[in-house]
Amino acid sequence: MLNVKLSSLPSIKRLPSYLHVIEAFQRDGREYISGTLIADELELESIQVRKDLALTGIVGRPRLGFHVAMLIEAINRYLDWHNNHRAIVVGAGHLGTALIGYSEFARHGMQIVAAFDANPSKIGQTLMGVPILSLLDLAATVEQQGVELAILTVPSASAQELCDILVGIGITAIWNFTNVKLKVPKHVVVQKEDLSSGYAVLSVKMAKSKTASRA
Amino acid sequence: MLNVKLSSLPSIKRLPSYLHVIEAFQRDGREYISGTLIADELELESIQVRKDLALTGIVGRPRLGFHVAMLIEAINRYLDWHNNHRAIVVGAGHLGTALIGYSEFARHGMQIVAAFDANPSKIGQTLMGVPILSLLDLAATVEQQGVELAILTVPSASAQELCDILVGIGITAIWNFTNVKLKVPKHVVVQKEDLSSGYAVLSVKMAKSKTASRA
DNA sequence: TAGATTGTTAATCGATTAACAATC
DNA sequence: TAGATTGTTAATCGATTAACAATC
Repeated sequence: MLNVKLSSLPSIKRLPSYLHVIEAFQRDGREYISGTLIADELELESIQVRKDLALTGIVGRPRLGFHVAMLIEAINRYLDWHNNHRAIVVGAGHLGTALIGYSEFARHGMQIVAAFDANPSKIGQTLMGVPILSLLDLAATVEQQGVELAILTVPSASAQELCDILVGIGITAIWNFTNVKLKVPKHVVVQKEDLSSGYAVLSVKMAKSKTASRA
Repeated sequence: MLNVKLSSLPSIKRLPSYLHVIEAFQRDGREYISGTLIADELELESIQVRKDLALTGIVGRPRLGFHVAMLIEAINRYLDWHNNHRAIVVGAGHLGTALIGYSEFARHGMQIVAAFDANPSKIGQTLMGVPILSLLDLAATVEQQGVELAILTVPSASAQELCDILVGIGITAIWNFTNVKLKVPKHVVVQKEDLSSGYAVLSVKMAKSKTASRA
């Protein structure tokens, strides 16, 4: 995985939730929003919100806050969500199908051009307009459509094998939804989405909350 | 959301990936595994792995490493993954269905007893043996089956409304897969699984990798 | 024994939070 | 104007990393 230093991973992770709040404000027709307000909405500290927003280069106005439209623009630009990324889904199971259906991603530059599956009975069908193709068409699709991102939603057992194929045909970014630590060359970006991590945190929180309420 | 101090969230999040590596070792019939080895496998620093494992109370043996079976046991105990948690899935769409199918969770104490959906045509069907019920059956199911956890995979627009219902019928833990910040009483644990965060990080990484390779 | 690995204590690093002047 | 909010600089906190003695 490429090892470029990212300025503050935690901050980047919080920006989408800010965007969500700000967009709700925009729908309400508000022109300005303050960091304090965003913080209250998300149960964060206002200083944290201000620091995070400063990353995007936005400049606010004392007393008023930030111009809503400009702030949305600044966050999207910082996250590179205003540019289009062509993507494929590899593994057209339920998770892959769910991701294809997320308008959230589509609205922020992720354009899924095709899904791929090993199951012959799925091939030829479409999921919300996205065709399911055979793995034999992988290389041609990636080349012809200029695909840069592969979303990997296959069973763990086939994850590394498919990863190798993807890297071999020129994919440079993989969103990995399997629990396998993928081995890739240095120039390939891998983002692992780890649901087990979330379950671990949830489980520990639940256990602590039980002992706390017993006390 | 209940605010119990958790010792080192980042460490807790890493433990499942360690478990994954260690279990692969166990399948290979190995009796001991060193922190160094786990670290190499996951491209982490061995000192970090050792520190994280120390949380679980496991004691290793110099030169040999950690006893595989004991280590698995220690991690599962620390994460409270050896205890059973009855759960329901609220929103039987593709994401909910995908989660029901994750044997990973089932193997670690999460027992999904039912799914719920507002769509009448889905009600009465089963997903991998899990029945899809009407929301009218929510309260009775939670009470009769001793459900503690609700996995929320509904459209964002209905998230808060369903959350309120869930809290009202005694649910004390919610795994929130929507992008809505849920408002809950203090005694309720909420774990938000934020795919947009992941997409933000991925997008920024991809952008940086492009500028880096141009340089 | 020699050498790899653990576990502990200390040092470093980075993120969060606090304080406050500047602004409108 | 008074007061809320920004943006900057400094302080604190917590997590990661380093160093190294103890161990088998």
